[in-house]
Amino acid sequence: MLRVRRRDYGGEVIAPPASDSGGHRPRPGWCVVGVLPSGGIGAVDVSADGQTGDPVELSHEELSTYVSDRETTHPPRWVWSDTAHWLPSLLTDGVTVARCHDLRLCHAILARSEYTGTRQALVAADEWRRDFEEPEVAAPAATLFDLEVESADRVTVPDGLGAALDEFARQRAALASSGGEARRLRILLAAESAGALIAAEMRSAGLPWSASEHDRLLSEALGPRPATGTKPSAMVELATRVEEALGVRGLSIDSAPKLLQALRRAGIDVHSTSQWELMEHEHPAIAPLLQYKKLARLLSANGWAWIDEWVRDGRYRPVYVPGGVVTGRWASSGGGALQIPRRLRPAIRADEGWTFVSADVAQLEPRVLAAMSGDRAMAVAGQGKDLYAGIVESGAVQSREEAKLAVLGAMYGSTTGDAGRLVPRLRRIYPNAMRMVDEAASAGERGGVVSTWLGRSSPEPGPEWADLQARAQGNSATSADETRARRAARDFGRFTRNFIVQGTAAEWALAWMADLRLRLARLPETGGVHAPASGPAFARRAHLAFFLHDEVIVHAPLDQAKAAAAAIQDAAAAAGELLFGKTPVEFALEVSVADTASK
DNA sequence: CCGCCCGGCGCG
DNA sequence: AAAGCGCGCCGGGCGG
Repeated sequence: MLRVRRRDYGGEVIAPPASDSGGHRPRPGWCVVGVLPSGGIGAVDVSADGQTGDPVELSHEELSTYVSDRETTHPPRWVWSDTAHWLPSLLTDGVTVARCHDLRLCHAILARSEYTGTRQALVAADEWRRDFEEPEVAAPAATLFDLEVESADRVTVPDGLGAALDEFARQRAALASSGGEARRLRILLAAESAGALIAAEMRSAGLPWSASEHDRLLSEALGPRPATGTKPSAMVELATRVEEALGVRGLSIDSAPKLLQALRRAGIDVHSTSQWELMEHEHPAIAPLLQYKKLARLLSANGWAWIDEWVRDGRYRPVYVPGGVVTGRWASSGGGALQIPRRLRPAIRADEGWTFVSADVAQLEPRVLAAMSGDRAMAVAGQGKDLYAGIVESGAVQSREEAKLAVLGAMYGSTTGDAGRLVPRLRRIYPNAMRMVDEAASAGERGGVVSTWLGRSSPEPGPEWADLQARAQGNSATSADETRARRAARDFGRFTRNFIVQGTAAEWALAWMADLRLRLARLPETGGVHAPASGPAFARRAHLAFFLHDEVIVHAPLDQAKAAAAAIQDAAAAAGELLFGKTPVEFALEVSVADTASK
C-alpha cells in the first residue's frame, strides 16, 4: 500500500471538505492531469464552463494519494493523455478511479467523426494521433540490463499538462460545435474512456488461469509435454499415419508447399492445404491430417510455451487494446487474448472462495441493427426468445440455420451461395433494417464515409482505391480496369455495411461494461479467509475479468455471485436505454455461474 | 542472418 | 481457394 507524506495541495480550494451525507452528488467537474516542466505532476480543475482552477503540483508518489482523496468525496472525471500510461501506477498503489476522459482515444474519435462540427483544429493536432503503446512497466530503479533504452525513442502522445489542457480545450470546442449530435458523441467518449479504464483494470487483476488444468488438457490431446524441439507423441503418430496413407516417407508435414505436393502426387486434387478444402475429399490421409493440423495449432498457439510465457501466479495478463479495431472493437496484443480456443476455457478457473459469473448477449449484432434502424418486425422477432427462432416464425426462412446464415449474410454482404440466396427474403420482411445496411454499403461503394449510432466514423478508402476508380473512369480504361474497380468498390461497400453494425454493437458492449463496472464498484469489499491480501481495491469485490466483443466474465466472491448476475442484467438494460431510449428491442443475455468459464 | 509476407486457423 | 465482416499469432519461405 501507498505510504506517502501528505503535502498541502490546497485541498480546501479544489476538493471541498466532505460534507456529503447522502444522496446529493453535484455534477462532477474535470481534473486534467499532466507532467509539469519541473518533472512533477500537475493537476488542474476545469469546470463545466471551461474555467480552470489553480494548478496543484504533486510528486509522482503524491499523485495516488491526491487521486484517492478526491475519489472519496466528489470524484471528478480525470482527464489524461492516455489511460494505459497513467492508470497502472495508480492501480499498483491500490487506487481506483470512477471515470476518466482518455485524450488519445477521444481525439481519434472526434478527429474522424462525421458528427463533429469543426474538426480542423483536432486534425491539425496530429501529435495526438497515435496508436496504442504498451504501458510502461514501472522500472524498479536502475537494473543491470537497461530495458528503458528501447522505449526512449517511442513516439507517444504528449504527456505534459499544458498539452493536455490544450487538447482538452480543442475537444470541448469540437463538441460544442457539434450541435444536436454532441450528446451521442459525449456518450461515445465516456464509453470509450470507461473501456480504457476497464482494459487497464483487467490487465491488473488478470484472468484467473489454472496452469495445471491447461497442462492436463494439453497432455490429454497431445501426450505428455515433449522435450523442447521435439514433437508431442500424438502428433508424431498422426504424421506417420499421414505418410503411410500418402505412401511417402520423410514428409515435411509442417511445410504447406511440400504437403500440397505430396497430396497432389497421391491423387488428391487440392489447391491448398486448408481444412475446408481437405474436408471435401475422400482419402485415408485426410482424417489424420486434419487431426494433426488441429493439434499443431493447439501446440503452437496455446501450448506449454504459452503457459510459460503468459501465466504467472495463476493469472493470465493480456494487453487489451481499446479502440484497436477501426470499428471500435478492442484488439489485444500478447498471448492472443481474444482468440483463446474454447477447448481451453476450462483452464479459466476461479480462486478458492470465488466463482465466475459469465454472460453473453444472444445475437447482439442483429439486435443492434433492429434498434438503430427502428425495424419493429426485427425487434419483435427477438422478443423473449432466440432471434433466429423468431425469424423462422416470421416465415422468412425454414430453419434456425437458414435464419442465421441469412442474417450474417445481410450484415456481411453475401451475394452468392446459400446466404446470398436467403438475404432477399429478409429484405421483404425486415425492410427498415435491410435498407440501413444496404445504404451503408452503397455509401462505401461510392467511397463515402458511414458512422455508427454514436458517431464513430469509418475511414475513407486509401489513395490506391481512388486511383483504381479513376482509372476505370478514364478514356483508356480496359475492361480489366473496370472489373478491378468494381470489385474494389464492392469490397469497400461490404466493409462499410458491416462497419455500422459491428461498430454500434461495440458501442453497446462498451456501455454495458461501463455501467456494469460502476455497479460492481458499489458492492462491499469482501472479507473472510478468501479476501485477497493486496492488490487494487476493485479486485477485492466482484470485478470484470474478461471481455470478448459480446461477452463478459466477472470474477466474484461466492456471496456476491447473485448480485453480480443482477448487475450484469441491469447494466444490459441500462445500455440499451442509454443508446436507443425506449425501444422494443430486447438485449437477451445468457448468464451462468460456475467455477470455470467452460460452457 | 533478419525482416516481411502470407497461408492457415483460432476468436467474435 | 471461399462464399461474407473484423481481428492476432504462428511457422515457413523468400527477398534483401
